[in-house]
Amino acid sequence: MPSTPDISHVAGLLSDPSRSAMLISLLDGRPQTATELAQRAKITPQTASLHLSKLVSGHLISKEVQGKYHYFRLTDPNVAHAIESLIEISPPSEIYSLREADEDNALRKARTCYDHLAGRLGINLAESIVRKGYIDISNENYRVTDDGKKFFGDFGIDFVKLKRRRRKFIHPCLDWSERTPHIGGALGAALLDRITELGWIDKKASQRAVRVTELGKEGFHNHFEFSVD
Amino acid sequence: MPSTPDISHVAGLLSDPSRSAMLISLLDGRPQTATELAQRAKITPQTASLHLSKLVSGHLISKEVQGKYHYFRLTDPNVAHAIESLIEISPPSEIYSLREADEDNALRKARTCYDHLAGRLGINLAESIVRKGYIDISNENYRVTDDGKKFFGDFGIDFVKLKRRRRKFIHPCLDWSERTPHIGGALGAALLDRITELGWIDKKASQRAVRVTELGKEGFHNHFEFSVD
DNA sequence: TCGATACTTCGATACTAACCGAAATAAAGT
DNA sequence: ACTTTATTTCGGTTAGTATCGAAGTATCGA
Repeated sequence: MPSTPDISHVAGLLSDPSRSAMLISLLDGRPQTATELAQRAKITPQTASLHLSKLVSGHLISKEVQGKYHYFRLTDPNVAHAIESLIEISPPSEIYSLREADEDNALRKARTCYDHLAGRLGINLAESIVRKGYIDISNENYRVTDDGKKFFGDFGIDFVKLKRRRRKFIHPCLDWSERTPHIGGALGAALLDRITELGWIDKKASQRAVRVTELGKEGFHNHFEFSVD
Repeated sequence: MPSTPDISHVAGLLSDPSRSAMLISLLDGRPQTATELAQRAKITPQTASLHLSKLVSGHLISKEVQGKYHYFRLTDPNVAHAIESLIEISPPSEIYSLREADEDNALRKARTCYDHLAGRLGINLAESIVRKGYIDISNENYRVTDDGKKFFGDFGIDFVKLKRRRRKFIHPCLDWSERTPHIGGALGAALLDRITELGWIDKKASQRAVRVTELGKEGFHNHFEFSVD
């Protein structure tokens, strides 16, 4: 008999409405807490906890504990890919037409990394910051170095205010399209804010795409030592 | 409020070991009868009938009755794609016997991914086509170049007929054994058809694995400039 | 130190679904 | 017409699991 891989276990993890709702919520790449996901799935925290532990054992998601908050994310882009391929063969919901389903997909993608930089620019930025030693990625919890604190401070980012936010300070956010981590979390959001404030980028109206200004090209080159193509 | 797609029903259809075994058996694109599938899944015909009817209602497979035989097949390549993507995130199956190890090796070397080539052969083919500049992968929508149009035309692929189909022309399909994309979509299917027609490959016993013939070795070397292992 | 919040574990309930035996239906061969 | 083979339907048993209330652990803020 031929060696048949067993997809039934993984499929079983996806076959519960509560679990699939949580997984689809995680599709945007943003790590989310247990209660956040429980609300999405409209279930109690106890039930969510059970489901999330099952998903972790099945290696579909991974957990990172940050104080009393437990952040969950999809383990890798392959999981996102599998979920998206299941969405494709699932019948579109009754109320909406196929065209509207496409629009929903676009919306979901637009929500991706909605408050920090992704794409080529985000990755260049992340690489530059790591290369210059402002962030230490040697262990799993990324940490801002002393050099980094000085640099970001000079750049106009207020650390004290940032730390006070509940949100996880830095997290590597997987960009499904580029399959490379860039910088999300509070630091990512703060960087985006500051870069916008400096007029380095232009947000195109209601679009995910951003345009780097002439000022920005100069800025990225001078402060982060990479050139924008 | 964004409409959340519901993948749990489809995933539920894939979450039963018997059903997933039958679906994986159908991955090669060959229509199979109910009893044939029952044997694959090691269940009684009654139980298989129940499962198959559920899969039909869920639009994962379609049935065609020919006399007393009921032939089942996957409804479309998207279903095959979803199954492959689940194989990708499933833990590799334990190899029990030597025979199963051989089978596994054969699948990794060369197999069909529903209607196009996958495994190392599929990837070699894809790499060759990209290297020789026949398709342009610089932006997200892969495109056949002018050089490519000429090449594929000379190779015996009718573009006009292909384009008329509604199906996506080139689909980068992720390979579970190599974790690298190969060429799916209408072009991938046409390539497999033509390569089969030319007698470059032989379908093996398990139906999903393929063997490259001597003619094929020569052909891949002359037309695509890679050698088959 | 104390209370509030986030999360997990335990226990009990209720629901779903896979399974096979038995029997019905349908088509093929003789 | 009769037998064999392919498939489906029905009925009853069994096993697995999603769910929540209650209680326990861990962390944060005051």
